[in-house]
Amino acid sequence: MEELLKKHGLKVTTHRIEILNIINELNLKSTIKNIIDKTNMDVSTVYRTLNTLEENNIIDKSIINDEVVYTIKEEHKHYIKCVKCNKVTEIEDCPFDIEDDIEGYKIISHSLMIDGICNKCQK
Amino acid sequence: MEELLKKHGLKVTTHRIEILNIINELNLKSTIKNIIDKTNMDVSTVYRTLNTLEENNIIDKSIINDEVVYTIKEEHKHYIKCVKCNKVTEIEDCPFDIEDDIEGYKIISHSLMIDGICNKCQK
DNA sequence: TGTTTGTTGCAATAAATTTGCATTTAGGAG
DNA sequence: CTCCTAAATGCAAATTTATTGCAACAAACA
Repeated sequence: MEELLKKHGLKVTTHRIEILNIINELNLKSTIKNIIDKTNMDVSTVYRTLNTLEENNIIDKSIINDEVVYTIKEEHKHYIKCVKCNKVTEIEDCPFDIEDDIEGYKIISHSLMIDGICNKCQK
Repeated sequence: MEELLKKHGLKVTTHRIEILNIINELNLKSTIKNIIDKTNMDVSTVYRTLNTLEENNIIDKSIINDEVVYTIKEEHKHYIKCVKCNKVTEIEDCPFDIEDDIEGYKIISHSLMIDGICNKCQK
């Protein structure tokens, strides 16, 4: 985590490391609420830290199961979600047919959320 | 829009139709703020209506440019966003290699957000 | 039309997020 | 290692967003 911060030219503070660790640990459950619950730092610091990390492209903000969730922006990851039971699974192989560019854009990264019905719920 | 509501077994009210039309019109700019600005109905009604529409799978909630945005859940659409100027463009051809199922899930739909650098910003 | 059930406005609450400022800390210079 | 400066943090307060209860109202259907 320290490296991650340095790489992006941010000061390495205990709070930033702590938040990154929490996000890493909570994984897909990294809502603001859960992050705040996990730490002792001031609420405003949590907000400010998350904003800073997001502005510097270290973390990503997205919506999973109707909640805003933060994730560490590593290699791209994709998820599939069951519309019945709301279970979310990470997908191993990227089903995205990567091209060099689309609509004139040079592609950097992408995120994907797939809706489906899981094994259990199909029965 | 009326059909859309009926299809999902919801009562057809003027407000629901109005909100759907606004979302359709604002397109990728359908933040709560913008929706509220566009209408005269009470704020609480806007929230309640959006929740109802979302619960009934008529609209989708996602994050675009760091803001929560509502979109009508039609045929799937994909967007690419320039990380420099934040321009968002709709992608014509779906680059998603659809398979019948992934990880045991039966696929229903998917959404995709791609980051890239647009034409202009590449210069 | 009349009836029933779900929707809406309004006002009040509650929850989430931001801000200003004093204090502390990280990280480079000496 | 110590000092210095800019940036990060805590705290309290303000602001913004979102939710709730209840009475009035509108949609659906006989």
